[in-house]
Amino acid sequence: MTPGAPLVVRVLPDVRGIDKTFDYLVPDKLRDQVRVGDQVRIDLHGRRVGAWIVAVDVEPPAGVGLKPLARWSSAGPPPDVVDAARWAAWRWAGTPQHLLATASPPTSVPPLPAASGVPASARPVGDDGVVVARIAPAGPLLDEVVAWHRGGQTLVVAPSIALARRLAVAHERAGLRVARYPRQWAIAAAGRCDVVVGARVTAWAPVPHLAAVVVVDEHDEAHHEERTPTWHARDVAVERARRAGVPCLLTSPCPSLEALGLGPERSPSRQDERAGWPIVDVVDRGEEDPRTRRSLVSDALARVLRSDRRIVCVLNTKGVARLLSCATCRTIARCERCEAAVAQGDDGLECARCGQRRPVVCTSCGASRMKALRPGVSRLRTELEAATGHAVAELTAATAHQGPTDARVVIGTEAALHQVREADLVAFLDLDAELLAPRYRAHEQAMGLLVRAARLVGDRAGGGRLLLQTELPQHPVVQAALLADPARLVHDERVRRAELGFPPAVAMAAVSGAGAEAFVATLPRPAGLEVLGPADGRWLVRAPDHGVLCDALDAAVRPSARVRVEVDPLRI
DNA sequence: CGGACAAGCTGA
DNA sequence: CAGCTTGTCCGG
Repeated sequence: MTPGAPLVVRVLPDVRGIDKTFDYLVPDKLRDQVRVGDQVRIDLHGRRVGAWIVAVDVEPPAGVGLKPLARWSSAGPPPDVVDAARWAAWRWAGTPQHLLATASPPTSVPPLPAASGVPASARPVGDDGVVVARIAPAGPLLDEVVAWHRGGQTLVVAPSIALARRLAVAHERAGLRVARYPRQWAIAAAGRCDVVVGARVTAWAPVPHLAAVVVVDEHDEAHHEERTPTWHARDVAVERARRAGVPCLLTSPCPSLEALGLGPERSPSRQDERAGWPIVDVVDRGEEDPRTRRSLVSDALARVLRSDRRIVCVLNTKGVARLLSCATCRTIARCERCEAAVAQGDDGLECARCGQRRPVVCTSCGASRMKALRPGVSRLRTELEAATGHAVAELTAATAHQGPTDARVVIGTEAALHQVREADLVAFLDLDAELLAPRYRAHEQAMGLLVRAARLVGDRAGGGRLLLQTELPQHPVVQAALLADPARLVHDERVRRAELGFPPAVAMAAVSGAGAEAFVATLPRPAGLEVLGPADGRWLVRAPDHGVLCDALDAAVRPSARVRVEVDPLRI
């Protein structure tokens, strides 16, 4: 910058629908303060709006009168994060504003002193780049993550705040200074810590002396942002490591195919991995007496329920029942408006499709007693109370912010696995519902649930147990848990994904919303790009890789009607 | 996005 | 032709 000459910055307004940058004059008193990423207020077209500085000391276009910045509001993401946000906007078909907002401090941060200290020289590890470490659910996760620190600053991304907290404590015990993200945004940005730890958004943390990156439990879907742009913390973290030229560790008890495609896998010994899993009991419902098989409480489960162990029963069906028949005439209960099967909740029957409600009455014969063909958590609670003779607590997503329960036995949807702190045994009442779920990631998702349960009960030496009720005892997911060997899932799953054309063999995006049809119509069709659908008002765009996919999505015209573009959808 | 302004529609 | 809606353009 020339001393004395007016200083001009380029800014990106934080306004939906504006993807242009504008140039502004920097008032003299801010001259020494403006940095790329800082948040400012500008007067734009008669209104005052927020904006990020994306370039400093630019040559403004000729012939436009420049206005001064109205105000400086906060330090913001450093230049490397601003670049990463631009890349992520392309990669997940979103706006850079969205991602810059994610990367900005939660509250205003005063100007940062120029980054102090010597940038860390990343000590080369044997194999720079990405390493995927398979670590059993009760394996030495904290030690391995702490050991990954190699001077400078390490960025550690966890799937939950609870795990982030444990990682922070582990690093502190090792004598390292920890910044908890996003609360200690300013400490991370100033480089005044050795480790920056937090949940998903930590992938966007400012880390001036970045020397290593870790993504913990990379398979966990909590790393995936559900709102568009649907960025994935693993992919953002890997990209940041790549751009900084620093090593990146991805840990998981059951690495995703996506992770395994990024770098070499480091496996524990068979013996160590086995030791880090609980004992798994498989209850083969197919072998059972057809009379007891009708109930979701098998003899084996009834036996452990009578013990004094703390038990979590998992059933991914809410309410009383999802499918019912009349106890008198056996007619399946359907919605009188749209014919879909109705579910029974706490207050009568409700159609899952159109929302129509009615009391528990058979439309065919008028009887008011129903039989649960596909029982839910509420119904099972009654059954379990009968089996145990004690109160059984019911946990679902709706009970998430209530305090912990003191019931010895709880029943819930998978949300229960997040809410219970400790248990001796987790029983999956209907694992087949997960194994056979009509989603392309069903196997990985089922494995993820088993891993979560395994964490909860602890290793076999400590008495941790899983009980899996299934009619598919030979299913690869069941076998992987039983043998404590998730690696055996990988090969067949990779082949299946390639054959069926699902990620990571291809890159995919789901396009929905009122403007989806118009959007898809303007999508360029380079070789290899396919559009499937619509099915349920949603189109699937498939391409050989993200380069082809994201360039096409970027070139398509956004109509005025709403369009939701979900790149890398997990639940299709 | 939201304000400015132009073009199009309606009613007396 | 005032008064209103709808569409398009543009911001430094």
